[in-house]
Amino acid sequence: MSTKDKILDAAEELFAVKGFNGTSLREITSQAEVNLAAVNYHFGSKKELIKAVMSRYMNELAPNLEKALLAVYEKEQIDLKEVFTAFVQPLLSLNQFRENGTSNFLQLLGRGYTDSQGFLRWFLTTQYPNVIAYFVQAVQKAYPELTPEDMFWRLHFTMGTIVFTMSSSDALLDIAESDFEKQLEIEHLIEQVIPYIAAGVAAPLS
Amino acid sequence: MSTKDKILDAAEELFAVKGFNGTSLREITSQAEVNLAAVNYHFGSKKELIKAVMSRYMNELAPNLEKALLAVYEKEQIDLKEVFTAFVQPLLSLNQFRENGTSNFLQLLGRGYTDSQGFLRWFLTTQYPNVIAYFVQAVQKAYPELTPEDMFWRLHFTMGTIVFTMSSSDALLDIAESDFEKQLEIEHLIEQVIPYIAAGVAAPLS
DNA sequence: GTTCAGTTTAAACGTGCGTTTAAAATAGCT
DNA sequence: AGCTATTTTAAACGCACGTTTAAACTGAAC
Repeated sequence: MSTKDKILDAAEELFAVKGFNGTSLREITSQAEVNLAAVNYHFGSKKELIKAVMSRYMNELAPNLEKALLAVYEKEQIDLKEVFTAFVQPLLSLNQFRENGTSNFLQLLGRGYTDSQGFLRWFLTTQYPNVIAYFVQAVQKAYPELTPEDMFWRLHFTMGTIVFTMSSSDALLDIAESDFEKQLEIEHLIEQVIPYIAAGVAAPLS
Repeated sequence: MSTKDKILDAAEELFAVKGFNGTSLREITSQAEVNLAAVNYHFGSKKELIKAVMSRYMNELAPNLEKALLAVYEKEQIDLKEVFTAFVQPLLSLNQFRENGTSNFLQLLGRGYTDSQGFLRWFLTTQYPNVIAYFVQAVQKAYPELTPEDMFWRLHFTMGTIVFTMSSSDALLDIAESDFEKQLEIEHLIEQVIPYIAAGVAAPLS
C-alpha cells in the first residue's frame, strides 16, 4: 500500500474518533508507520489532508446519492420518509468501499460540521451542490405546504440531528448496548433516526 | 468588577463563539484586561474555568427548569409539546441574568457536547441529575407507549438537534436573515425547533 | 508604621504543534 | 551501470499553548 493511502487510512480513522483539531499529524504518521514529513510532502498541509479524506468518500457517495434522490423525486407521490430512506443504501454501501466506511464517514461529517467553523459546510455546498439541490427538491415535492423558511430551519435541524448523533455514535452505541444488553450496529441507529427526522420535518405548521 | 468576574465574562463570550479548545487563555485575559496568570491563580486551570462558566449558568437555570418540568409532570394529561415548552421560559429568563444569556448558554451547551469528548455530558449528569430525571419522567407520562430504548434514542436525537442548532445559531440566524430579509432572534429559532423535536419524539413506533 | 495575607504582575518554563529543510535512499529509464 | 526524478528520512524551526515562579504591589488590622 502506498504511503499516501496509508496516511489517508490512518487519518480517516483518527479524525473520526478524535476530530480534526484533536488529531495531530504525529499521531497520524505514527499510526500509518510513515515519516512525519510525508503528510506535507504528499498533501501539502493538514487542511489539504482533511479535504482529501473527505473527498475520497464524497466522490464515491455523491453519484449514488444523487441517483437515489432523483429516483424518489420522479415518483408521483412522495412520502417524506422515502426521501430520508433514499440515503440509507448509498450510505450503507460505503461499508463495501472501505471497512467501517459508513460509520467513519458519518462521524467525519459530524466532526467537520462542529470542528473547523463552517469549513465543511463550504466544502460540501460548493463541491457537491447537486446532492443538496436534489434533496431539497424532493422534500419540497413531498411536502409542498412547507414554506422556504420552515424548510430552511427543519433541514438544518435535521442536519444537526444526523451530525451530532453520528459524531458521538460510538459513545451512544456503547451506552445503549450496556443499558439494553443487546448488540447494536450503526444500521440500528439509522433505523431509529429516520422516523424521528421524518416526523420532525413533517411536523404540522404552527 | 472583580478580576474573577472579568475573566468569567470574557471566557463565556469567547467560549461561546470559538469553542473551548479554540479559545486560548491569552485571548481571554487579553479581552478581560487582566494578567495571564490570573486565570490559574483564581481558577486553578483552564478546565476549572470552563466548569465555572458553565456552573454560573446551571446554578441559575437548574432550579427554574426543575420547577417547570415538575409542573408539567403534575398535569393529568401532558402533550409532548408542553414538555419542551417548559424549557422556554427558564431559558429566556437567562437574558435577565446576563446580557445575551440565553444565546450564550445554549451555544456553550453545544460547544461542551461536541468539543471536549463527553466531559460536559459527565458534568451535567452528575451535577444536575434532577433536571434530566424530571424531564424523562414527563416525557414518559406524555407518551407511555415509548419503550425505554426508543426514549433513549429520541432524547439523544433531540439533544443533537438542540446542541447543533445552538452551537451554530449565530451563523444560522445570519444566513436566515439574509435569505428571508427579516430580522430574527433566538426566540424565533426556539419557536421553530419545538414543533420539530416534539414531532420527532412523538413519531409513531415502527 | 509595620505586618501580612491576598492579589497582580512580568517573565520564563516545558511541551506539542504544523511546517520546512537538506541529505539519504529508492526506483525508473536509457 | 549511471543518471535523474521521486520519495523517504532525521532533524530542526518557529510558534502558541497552559502553567509556574518569584518578585512587586495592595489594603486592611494592629
